[in-house]
Amino acid sequence: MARERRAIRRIESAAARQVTFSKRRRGLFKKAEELAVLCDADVALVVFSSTGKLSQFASSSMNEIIDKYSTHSKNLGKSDQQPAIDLNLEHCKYDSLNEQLAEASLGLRHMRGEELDGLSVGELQQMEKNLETGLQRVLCTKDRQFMQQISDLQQKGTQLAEENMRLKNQMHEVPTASTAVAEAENVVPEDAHSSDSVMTAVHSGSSQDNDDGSDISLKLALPWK
Amino acid sequence: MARERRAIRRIESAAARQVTFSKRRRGLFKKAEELAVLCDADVALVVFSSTGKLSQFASSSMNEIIDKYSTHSKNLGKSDQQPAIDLNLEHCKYDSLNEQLAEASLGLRHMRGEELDGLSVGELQQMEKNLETGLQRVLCTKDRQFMQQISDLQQKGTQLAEENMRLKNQMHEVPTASTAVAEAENVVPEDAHSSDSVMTAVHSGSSQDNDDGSDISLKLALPWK
DNA sequence: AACTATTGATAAAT
DNA sequence: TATTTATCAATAGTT
Repeated sequence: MARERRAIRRIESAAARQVTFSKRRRGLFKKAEELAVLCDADVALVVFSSTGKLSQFASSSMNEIIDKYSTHSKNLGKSDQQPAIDLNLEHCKYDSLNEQLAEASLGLRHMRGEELDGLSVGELQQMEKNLETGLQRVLCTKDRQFMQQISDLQQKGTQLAEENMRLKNQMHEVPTASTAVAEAENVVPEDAHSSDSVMTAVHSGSSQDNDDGSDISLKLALPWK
Repeated sequence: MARERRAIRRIESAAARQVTFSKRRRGLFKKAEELAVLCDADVALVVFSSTGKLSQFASSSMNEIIDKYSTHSKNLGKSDQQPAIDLNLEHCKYDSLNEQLAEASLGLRHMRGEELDGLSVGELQQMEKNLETGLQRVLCTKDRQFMQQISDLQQKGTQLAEENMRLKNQMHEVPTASTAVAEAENVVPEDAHSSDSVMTAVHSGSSQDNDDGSDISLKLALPWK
């Protein structure tokens, strides 16, 4: 019924199939309703698109007609009276969810630069703006986190330096070196275990501070706070 | 669709109703099948005539479609054997859908630079990379569309320039000035209507050139190349 | 049911 | 997706 006759076989192009589906589905539902009204018939029509989306029409209640059909066909009857309403509500929610998901997915693909060909220049400009905004915010957040880490490390460094100072002073007060070393060997393992994460952070952040003989006091100072 | 339009109301004459029912029912079933075949849809159609006679069509199996419908609508008891399983499946699908949607939405918000605070530096770097890729692709697509538009305009411009050349030649061949002007006034508006966008572009691009008698050809010729 | 004059549906283009 | 247009298909009334 159109510019050209179309053979009745599956339309290969997904886009064309979708367009034809929309048009013909509308037509089919209209005709179904007209038949029901004109001829006082009870009509039920259920259509699942190739993407699984449901459309339905029923001149009375879908469940009623399905019941009638089942009974008529031979089958055991059912007992439902009014699940139809709930069904429709549920169905709407489900469909809506599906639509939302499809939309969100497409949005994400667009943001990743995929499937852009159908978009207008205006839409592309909007996306460009959004992407630039997003990128700026990501960069800002990243910078902020880097700066936070640096700040944390600096703070810890300061504390360690102070601790070192204290220890150095203590060492000066105790002339015997062997005693100091013995004490240090007892203390280190305990603290290292009780603050593992701090050790890790400090380590990756500043693994290149290897000093001279103040080695011991450094190791001692590392774990705390 | 016929000698006269018929209002969509119940046909009072039982005989006429029966005739119309036969005709339209055939048409409806045909359309239902065509939709199923053309668009790879799953279609079920059940019709009870006003006399209680059943007709049915199903692109696959009627029971299968009814089941699918019931499941899709997440119904309670049907004639099914193990509705519990279907329900659970539906429930899982529903939940999964919700999860997917939540994930996609969060992804989109992240891409827009929102709710980034919980992310690690590594995640931020990945997002930065994605955003840069997406932005580049959007820019490329936009440029491509711009270039396409420019190319189209240039092509139209060339055509118009050729038309101008022809008109000029015609004017030279007709010594009488009044005749030449009359011809130009007849021809130009026609082209202006047949390519509205081009005219607009031309206008904004070169509104300040006001010449002598060669006015017309100049205005048309200027913008391109 | 078969026949047409008409209206309706829709494929393709926009 | 919505409109528009050119065609083909469905069908109302008639025979």
